[in-house]
Amino acid sequence: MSTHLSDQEIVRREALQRIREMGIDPYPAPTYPVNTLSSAIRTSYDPDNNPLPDVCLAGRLMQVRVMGKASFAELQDAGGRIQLYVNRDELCPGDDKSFYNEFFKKLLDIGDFIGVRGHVFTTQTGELTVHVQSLTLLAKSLRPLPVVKTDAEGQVHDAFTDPELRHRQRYVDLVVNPGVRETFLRRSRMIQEMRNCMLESGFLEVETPVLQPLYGGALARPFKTHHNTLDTTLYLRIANELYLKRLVVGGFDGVFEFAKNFRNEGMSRFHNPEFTLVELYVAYKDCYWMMDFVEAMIERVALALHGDTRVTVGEKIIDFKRPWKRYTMAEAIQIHTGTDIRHLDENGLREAARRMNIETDASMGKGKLIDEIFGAAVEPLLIQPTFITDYPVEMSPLAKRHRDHDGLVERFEVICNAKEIANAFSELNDPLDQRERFEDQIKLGLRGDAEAMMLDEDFLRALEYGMPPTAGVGIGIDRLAMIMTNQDSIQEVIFFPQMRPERHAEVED
RNA sequence: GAUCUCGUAGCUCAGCCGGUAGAGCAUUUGACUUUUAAUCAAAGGGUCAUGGGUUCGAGUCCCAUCGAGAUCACCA
Repeated sequence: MSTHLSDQEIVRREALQRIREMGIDPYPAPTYPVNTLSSAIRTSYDPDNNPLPDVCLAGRLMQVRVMGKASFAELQDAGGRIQLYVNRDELCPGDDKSFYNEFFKKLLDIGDFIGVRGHVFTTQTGELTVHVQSLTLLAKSLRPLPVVKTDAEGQVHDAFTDPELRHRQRYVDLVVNPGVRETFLRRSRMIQEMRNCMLESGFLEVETPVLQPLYGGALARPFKTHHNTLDTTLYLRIANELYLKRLVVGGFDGVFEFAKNFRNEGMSRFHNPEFTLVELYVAYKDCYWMMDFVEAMIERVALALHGDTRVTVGEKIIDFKRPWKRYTMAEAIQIHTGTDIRHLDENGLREAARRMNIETDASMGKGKLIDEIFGAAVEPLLIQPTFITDYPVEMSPLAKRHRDHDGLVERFEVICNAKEIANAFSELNDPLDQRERFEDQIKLGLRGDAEAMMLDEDFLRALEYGMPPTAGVGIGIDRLAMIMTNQDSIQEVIFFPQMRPERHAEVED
């Protein structure tokens, strides 16, 4: 394979060779006795009581300022950056100064992994610094990193900003953009907090199939694949709902799964083809119990991440403090449009949508029409976390019929920052009703709704054995992470967002 | 899928009405034993995304393709 090397890459390969010629292994055996992090030095150093005589740390060399026979450098480790002070005659006590003059000054590059041992002191200008006694190359870097500099006023210069490069080479993004690292740490803490919350409530974390012979549990178009040995079509799951409910049938009273789901639909700053959803099912509870649980869990997440229930998102402040506002879907539509949809039939709804300049088509049934009106006229206005309840039965084929209102189901969504972040039901456990709902979906499919559900005989068989009354919820992790990390694009909260494959230069041989 | 914008050095960006390819940082060489966007002196570095076209002449104008971003559609 022929690759074009830039002059800087050629220089680094030559340096690698010269390092080997000096008898230094550029990729030595991996243990290095690290005993601290730069962040720990920063918090624990006290020049009077705790001089930190022997620190050993490792990381990437990110900047070198050679001052003749002494040099300053910056080392970046998992705790941040710390300055190094390197003195020629201390690094090379004998007559041979080549380790400093040749190796340190000429053959080390920005991005190289090094380990240093020394003591901590403060320079004349007040900078916390490791006075290096010994220095070890741990891994040579052959490609130049973007050099991002921050000046005394905190202004960042030459930031690495191209979204295509940042997302394709997330490893570089993480090295040079500290805020990116912080975003993903925060996402991880968010998931951890939710997991702890559910585990502490006694629920069981489980895993269910990604490859499914029938896709179900959501309204979406799937990815299709093929199993060679079985010679059969399989689908990547669009949801894990039907499998988690099978586990409730089997006697687990509370189960949850952080699940990667796959939906073969458009990509945008709110949509990645694979995304993470946590689903939780709890037996002997209903969706009203689940409202309280979700409210408490997300308030807890906000407090854990920000120390406050208020979270800044763009220009807005979103407050997760309980209790959140609760409206039925019809109430929310009436409040924001002035139209009472409660007694409208399909034609009346179509007419109402037309008056609001909302496009409709012939495949839309009554439920879909209400959903369209809500999505276009109400959802964009809901910034603070808000529960919307009492959805039409037509658009909720897995939810239990409302105990008090015909034509509605026991369901809620949480809308926050104009997007759905959670969706929950009192789960439908009447197997005969469930069969009819699937059959209605098939009719919708025949009308042209590409997202209508398939009939899952095995799931119906499970329900026929009996499922206890159960509350279930799905919470969009990526969407919630966007809010909790103040990011306006889903690609900023997914390490490796889906992108078109890179086209490499033609390879000849 | 539609529309608009963008693609120039390792990174960030200039490049006017079409006339020899530019800067800062990075790199290389030299100076400097407490600097910090280190500084000073010098040098090297480009298939201007790709392919066509118009033109005496294209980074610049036109067309197509590839990639990215934004808005819209679909969805979570």
